[in-house]
Amino acid sequence: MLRDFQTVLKKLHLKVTPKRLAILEILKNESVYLSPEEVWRKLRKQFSRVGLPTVYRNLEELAQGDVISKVTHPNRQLYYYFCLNPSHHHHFICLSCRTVEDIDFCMFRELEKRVKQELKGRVVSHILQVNGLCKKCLKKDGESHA
Amino acid sequence: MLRDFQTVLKKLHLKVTPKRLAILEILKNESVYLSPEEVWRKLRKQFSRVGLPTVYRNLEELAQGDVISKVTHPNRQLYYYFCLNPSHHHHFICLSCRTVEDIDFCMFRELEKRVKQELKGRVVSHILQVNGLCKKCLKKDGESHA
DNA sequence: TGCATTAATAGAAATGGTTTCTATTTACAT
DNA sequence: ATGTAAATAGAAACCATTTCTATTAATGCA
Ligand SMILES: [Zn+2]
Ligand SMILES: [Zn+2]
Ligand SMILES: [Zn+2]
Ligand SMILES: [Zn+2]
Repeated sequence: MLRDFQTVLKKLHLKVTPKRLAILEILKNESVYLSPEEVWRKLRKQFSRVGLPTVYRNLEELAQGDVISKVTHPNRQLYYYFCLNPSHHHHFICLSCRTVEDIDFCMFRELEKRVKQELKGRVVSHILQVNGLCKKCLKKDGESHA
Repeated sequence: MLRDFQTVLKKLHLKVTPKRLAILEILKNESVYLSPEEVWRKLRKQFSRVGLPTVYRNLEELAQGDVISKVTHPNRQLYYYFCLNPSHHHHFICLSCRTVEDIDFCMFRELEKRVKQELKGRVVSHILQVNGLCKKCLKKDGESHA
């Protein structure tokens, strides 16, 4: 697995630094999306000296390289998530517990085709994200009202 | 048209103030999305005293009330757009000239159904937006390279 | 293995879009 | 007209994110 990350980083022409690998490990071991500061707090448990700007920079680089994915949160702050699913897909994110679940169903290909045909524009990127409350949080909420 | 905005505001239990109406007029007369500060600059042409926080507050209230729509921009800053299309739809936004075009084709209903069935979660909101370069900007770009 | 090159980093500082706060004014129901 | 609750101006604060610079570390090659 370490080898895998190294390969990925090299493909992106990013140097394989201990902190870069640690950031990836932190995200990989989380089932929820994290803010840069949260990643930083976890990182500080392993490194005595580590700057918050380093975390911001690394997260952005890794997101640019499609190694991790960025969450589009209603509060407009930055959150990142490591997703094992290598194919194009989108996410259902829980606004309460931050769980991320894959939406393998992507109807974007058809949409993109129509945008190109009907609007004659060039598609640079698209955002499709479903925000809500996950199964577990719904259950929790139900109990508290019981 | 003035009457229309008044009705809309009253339904939302928002008082009909001159500045609120002016903000709506400004957005309605624009074919591109605007930042709060840009709305403010235009507003200052009509009112000698007007605060930027007023603009922020009004835009947010109007967006909450579905009178205007918020743009999810890659730079994570706030932009708003007044859309005449009353039915549920999404937008193609030009990252260059800020033009907004409707995508009447919404395949969200099916997606939502699947999210509910397969993930057993509650959908609170969804974001679907296509970012790119519009027909006009593509043409402009092509000419500059010619 | 040593060296040159270039990227990565720490830490401090700045940034600036956005929000908060409070006194004052305004809309509007009665 | 009058009372009340909402809306506002202006100043100030906020704080997540970015910039800056000197230092350190990774990497490719001799
Ligand atoms: Zn949840
Ligand atoms: Zn995923
Ligand atoms: Zn354009
Ligand atoms: Zn529209």
